[in-house]
Amino acid sequence: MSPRTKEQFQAIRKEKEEMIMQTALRLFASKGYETTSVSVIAKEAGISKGLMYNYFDSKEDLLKQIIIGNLYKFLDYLQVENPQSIQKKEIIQFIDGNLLQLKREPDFFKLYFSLAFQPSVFALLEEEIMQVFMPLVEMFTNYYAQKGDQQPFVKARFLLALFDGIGLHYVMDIHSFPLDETRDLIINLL
Amino acid sequence: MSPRTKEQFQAIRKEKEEMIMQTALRLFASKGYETTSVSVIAKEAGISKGLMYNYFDSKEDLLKQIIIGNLYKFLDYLQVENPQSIQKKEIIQFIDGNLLQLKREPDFFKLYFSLAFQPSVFALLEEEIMQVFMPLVEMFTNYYAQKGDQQPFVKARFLLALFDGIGLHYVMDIHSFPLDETRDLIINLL
Amino acid sequence: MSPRTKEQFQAIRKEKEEMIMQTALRLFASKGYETTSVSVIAKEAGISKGLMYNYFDSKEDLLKQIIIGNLYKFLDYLQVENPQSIQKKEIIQFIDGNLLQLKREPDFFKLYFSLAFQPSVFALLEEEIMQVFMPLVEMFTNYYAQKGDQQPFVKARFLLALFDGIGLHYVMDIHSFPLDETRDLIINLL
Amino acid sequence: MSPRTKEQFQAIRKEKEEMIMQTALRLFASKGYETTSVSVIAKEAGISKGLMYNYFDSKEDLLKQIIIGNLYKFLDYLQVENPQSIQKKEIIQFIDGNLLQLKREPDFFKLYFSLAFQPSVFALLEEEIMQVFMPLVEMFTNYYAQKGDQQPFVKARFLLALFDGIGLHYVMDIHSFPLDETRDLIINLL
DNA sequence: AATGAATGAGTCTTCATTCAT
DNA sequence: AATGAATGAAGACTCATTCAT
Repeated sequence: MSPRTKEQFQAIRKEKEEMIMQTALRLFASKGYETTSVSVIAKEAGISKGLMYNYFDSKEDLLKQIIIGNLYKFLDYLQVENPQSIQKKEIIQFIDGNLLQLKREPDFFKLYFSLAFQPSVFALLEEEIMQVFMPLVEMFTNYYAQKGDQQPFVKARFLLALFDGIGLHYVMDIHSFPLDETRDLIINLL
Repeated sequence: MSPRTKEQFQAIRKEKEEMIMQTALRLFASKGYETTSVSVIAKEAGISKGLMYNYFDSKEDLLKQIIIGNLYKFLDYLQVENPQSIQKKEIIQFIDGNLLQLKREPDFFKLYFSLAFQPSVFALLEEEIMQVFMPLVEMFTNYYAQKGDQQPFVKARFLLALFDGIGLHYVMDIHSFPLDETRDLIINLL
Repeated sequence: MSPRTKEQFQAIRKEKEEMIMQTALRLFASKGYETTSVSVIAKEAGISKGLMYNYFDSKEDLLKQIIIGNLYKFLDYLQVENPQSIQKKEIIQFIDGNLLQLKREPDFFKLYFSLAFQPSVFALLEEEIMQVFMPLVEMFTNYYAQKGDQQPFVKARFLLALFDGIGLHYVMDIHSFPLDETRDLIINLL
Repeated sequence: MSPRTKEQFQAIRKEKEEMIMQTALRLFASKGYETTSVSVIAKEAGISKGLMYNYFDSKEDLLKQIIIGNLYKFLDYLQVENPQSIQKKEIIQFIDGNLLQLKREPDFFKLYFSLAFQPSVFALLEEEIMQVFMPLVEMFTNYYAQKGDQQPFVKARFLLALFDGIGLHYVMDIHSFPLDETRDLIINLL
């Protein structure tokens, strides 16, 4: 057999890295970051503790990679043609996209919330989170401004707070929170 | 000399207990529950580690006492004359009260949110939290029902999710979240 | 009312001392010396921790007082008229006395064994124990010597070991060890 | 370099496990279980505290392993051809074997006795101890029964109590208890 | 004589990380 | 690339003892 090429090695590496991150994500989500040990992650991922440190500098680094790797998915549903003039249907698309995502992968949101709202962890991620959050504030502010709203920034912050509140209540009480019915109430606020 | 009376001992206990809880709340809120050590709490409270255990059975118990002691303040602002027929002004009173509370003790809300997503810890508190949450759902549902709303339960859940979302964004970004201006937007939804 | 006399005070003191010792004895016997805390002893005795130190210098001192106060009961049943020439019936009397004692207060023996055979505790008591044990060895050695036995010392040690073995098995398995039937087997060895 | 093979790892584990158990046994025997700290065990074994927990789940588990690992040696000297008809020479062999064991590893017996009377610890071991003790009672009972003894069970319990008594006195007073001379006195009782 | 708040050294245990192989 | 033995600092918690009252 011919030895594997550099590319093959890199592909394998990438794949294993992904697998470790998936495993860690699941565990962090269900048990919390502080209460999930590196040993357990390694065991669940089917590798040795030592090897984990071949892929990630530290437990903290692993966490950071997970968050950063997933954070921008929030924005994927925001397809804005002209940022200076956002259309209502673009916002609706964004909302529906994220609601869909929320229903598909509640665990990821659970993780996201659980990590973001642990102060010790939040500090690590503040910068990245802001890089996602700020543009959203700006866009919604623009949206309400062009609609002629008197307090577009307030409305924007209000709406984003509402999104998180709904996400929060949904993942905490997945079986009885009326997510679909809630959607129309959000749209009414636009 | 004669020993202190029972009353004297109780006064000492009460005072110190309160002080430890205050200290712990501040630390839990700023550093997180898991990452705040009992040693640090004791040092900040100016007492020995051992004494903490004279007042609280465990670190977990300390947390529980803090949560329980603060949780019912939510309800204190709900002064309902006739539960079967809640008045709008009673709801506004409730909202204003809680916004006040939020501004007064953001630390408690910070702790509350950070805990909500630590599954290991949340389990301890689920019962107490539900005892506060359930009556609120019921009341708001009643309120919207008597207003003739078609989906009173959905509206109630929506409003409570909004409350948490606003609380969340306020405590995470205390200096720039427009809490006061947001208040009117909430009232408009009633 | 006239103030209590010195004698009355001393009587009260003596009584309370005795009560503490009884309480501690019971706890040490059922839970072990190391695993019984001073707090628990005080609580069970109905006094404060501080007061305990008014009566006993330390936990270790309390233990010592208990053991010393009870150790000599073993010898009470040994009524020897002429130590140089012990009679068989005197030995039988001693054995029967101790068997009776064993049946009456198995808890005390349990305690005695449990304390004596914890190495850390044994060291504290070695001297006192030896002061009881040595005379017994001597007497039994004399007894067998005057009976013309070739190895009187060996026989004496053998018999004393047997006593402890029987005591041990009896208190460990109080309901099924055939103590009464065993008595005759001992007598046969004299 | 390639990692060690599974066999190499197992060899390391086996050896170190044994070494820790030996060290702990010695310390437990001389200082008692409760009064021997894990720190001291680790220091004496020349390893870190943490490593101990790589090999044993807890201090309690370490104790259990030691007891279980030694308890069955008692029975090893019982070579019975036909359990229904035990020969005197088989019993003698058993006794001699155990006396040898007693002289070889007095530490284990010391530990065994000291534990037998610590109720908190004894509970952990009761089952295992009974699994060794019960068959012995049965065998000795059978032995005396086939010899035509009127009270074979009493004789059996008497003999086993004697064994423990001798073991006890030997380990407590290792230099002056006449163990070898005692042996013949036991044999006479068969 | 009496109380129990207070201390601090010590206990068992966990865990991220390193390293020889 | 891969292993898991090994470390050591830190964690929660206990408890005999002291002391102001």
